[in-house]
Amino acid sequence: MGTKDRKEREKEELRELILRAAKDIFFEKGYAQTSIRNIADRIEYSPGTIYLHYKDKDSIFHALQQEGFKLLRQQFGVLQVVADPFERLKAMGRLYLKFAMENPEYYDLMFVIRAPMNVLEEEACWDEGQTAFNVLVNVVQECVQQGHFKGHDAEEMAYVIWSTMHGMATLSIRGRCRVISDEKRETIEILGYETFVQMLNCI
Amino acid sequence: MGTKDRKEREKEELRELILRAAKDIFFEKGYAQTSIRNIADRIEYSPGTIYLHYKDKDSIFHALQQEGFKLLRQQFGVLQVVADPFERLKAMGRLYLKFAMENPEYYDLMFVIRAPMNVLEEEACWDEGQTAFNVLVNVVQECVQQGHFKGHDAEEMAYVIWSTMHGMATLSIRGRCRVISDEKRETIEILGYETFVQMLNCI
DNA sequence: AAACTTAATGAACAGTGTTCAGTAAATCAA
DNA sequence: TTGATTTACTGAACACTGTTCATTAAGTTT
Repeated sequence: MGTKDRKEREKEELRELILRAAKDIFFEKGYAQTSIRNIADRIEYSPGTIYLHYKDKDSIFHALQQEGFKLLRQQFGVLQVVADPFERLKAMGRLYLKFAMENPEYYDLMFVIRAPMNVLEEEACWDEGQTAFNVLVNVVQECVQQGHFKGHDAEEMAYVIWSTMHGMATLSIRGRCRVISDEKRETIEILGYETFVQMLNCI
Repeated sequence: MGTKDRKEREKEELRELILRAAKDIFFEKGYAQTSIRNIADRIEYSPGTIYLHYKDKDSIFHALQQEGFKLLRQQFGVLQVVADPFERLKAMGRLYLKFAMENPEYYDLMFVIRAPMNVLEEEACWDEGQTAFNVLVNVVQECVQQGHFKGHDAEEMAYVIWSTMHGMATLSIRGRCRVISDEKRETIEILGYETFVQMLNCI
């Protein structure tokens, strides 16, 4: 009989319900306001129930982090059609920045906030991040094979590129871009990105 | 009579005592563990007393943030002896990274954590950050006058440079550098910095 | 000595993450 | 169908958190 199956399905549904509520509150009111009690209230369960489906608060945010990586992967997927590796690399940078600006909460969870990283054991750590970085390294490697970045190691180049994109993203997300003059502030990420691409072009 | 003077001195001393305790706990056990009660316990005062000297928890961290900027300013001070602006710019980058790696807690407070920024009113916001960025823009401007970064706006260049350094710093501080291969991880910031300087050189 | 000022307290409030004994419903075995 | 067992869920309790405020005690002034 399918009782067990139904039970497992219901269990999975509640797990998903918790995650949706957590995401909604997190996106609406921020990390601090996303408490176990607030999540429980919203789905009309008691706080204790949350712990039947998630080890602790951190692991809820870890699940949301993975959701963020899934979304980023999906968006990166369309870049497969770009044949030229350097063009693909540039499109990746643009898309990465776009993702960060449009999904600052996800970005924060994926690349800034410490909480979802506490969940990771010493062994299997941050697989999603590793995979994403590998994709970047591979593209850079292809660029190298086509004659770009002469005399530079692919992983090193990938790291510098990632750092610059990540720096722009986090300065913006964490409110440190007030230092930019008014007329440029709105578009500084795009301007900065273009400048950086020019630097990549001439190396 | 100097009673009033003494009183004010004592008041200032307690303010300083609170800040020292807050800094120690923050550096030892991190942001989450730095509670008002823990601070009060350490200096053997009641929690209420803290609020006679600081508006709230955020403003304690704001005071620590300013301390961080003071330290960074001091370290940057020695670079005044470097006459050539491009050499000074490169030294600034090195020093900025060194500061971030040696004082990750201060760096976090200055450039990542949101809390000390909540204190800022809409008007006078993040003066220390603004001043620091201006210093960078000025050095870049000098470089431009010497023929560097042809056709590029100084503020834009400064932003890209800052983003890259900030990106490297935060990836490291927030534990996102596990993706780098073992043999490079230890020195990736230096390797990355050198690669970036080469990019600056050929633009 | 009395009046006033100031500094410090610590209990109280409303919140937090997390645990766990207890309950009630659903399922299984006889 | 009844009794035993498993399962899902509850909500009170614990030890915390930031913050406020009436009360107390000490110091200063008149």
